[in-house]
Amino acid sequence: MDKTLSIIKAISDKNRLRILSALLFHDELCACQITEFLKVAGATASRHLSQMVSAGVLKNRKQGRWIYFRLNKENILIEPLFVWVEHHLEGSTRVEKDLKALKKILLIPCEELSQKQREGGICSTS
Amino acid sequence: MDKTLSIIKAISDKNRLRILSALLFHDELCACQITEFLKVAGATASRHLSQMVSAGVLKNRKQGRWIYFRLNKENILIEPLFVWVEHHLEGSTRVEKDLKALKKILLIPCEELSQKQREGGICSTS
DNA sequence: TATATAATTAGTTATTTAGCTAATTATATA
DNA sequence: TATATAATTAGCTAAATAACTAATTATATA
Repeated sequence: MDKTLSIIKAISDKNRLRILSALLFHDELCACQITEFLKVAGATASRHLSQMVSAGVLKNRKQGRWIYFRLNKENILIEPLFVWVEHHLEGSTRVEKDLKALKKILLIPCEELSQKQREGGICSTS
Repeated sequence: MDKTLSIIKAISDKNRLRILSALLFHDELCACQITEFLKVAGATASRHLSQMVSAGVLKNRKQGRWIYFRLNKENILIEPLFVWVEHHLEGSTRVEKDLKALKKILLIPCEELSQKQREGGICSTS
């Protein structure tokens, strides 16, 4: 039951659910991109991401200086949960808003994004 | 997203997940029976139950002095989540333990159970 | 109608969790 | 090899949550 609980807890927070929903539409996102669209401190995003990875909800891979995260769809015990969330979030204005923001963020190279975050603290694209 | 979140939060606590798993195996359980197998104060069980009802995870009905709870399987947006939880909890020793305890509890009439709870505070059947 | 009582709600306390900044770690490149 | 830097971890604070007891509500029956 503890494992089941850790998976549920990994998606029972608003920001973590936003991460999951973003990754339903974008195969892979870098930590700095996730930090940017959540509009939280990098450390905060990192903690959410690591909780989701520990629970087996996300996988990550390192490429150069950046770490990319994606849904752990290979885990067939978890995958149906993604399907449920996707169906259940259908039409959510919050998701639409996030996707729109992400669209803009993805146009910015990670180098630039990270620099902006370093300099300006939490930054907004709106 | 708030609605989705409230459903996930309704099952993201150990005791609430135990309630859900018990109701996967028992069509209906009375508040006093749930209080008994969780081994918490009646008020605590009641709060968990009302949160689950608010989220649409459970339904309840009143019969005499007792209130019975069951999974809200008619909600086809939520039902697949029950299926996922059931699969994912397969083989859980916690669930087996709970079901064993419930078996004993269900032999006791609610009148007797409630009386015991009134008198002895939190009571154990082990 | 009055009493007993199952369940809920109110009010409080302790624990957990999410957020921040600062310090650390690990990696790419000058 | 030294420096820069993306991400994580540590340490802290504020907010949210779960637990308890006590008070209240609503219903069945004497």
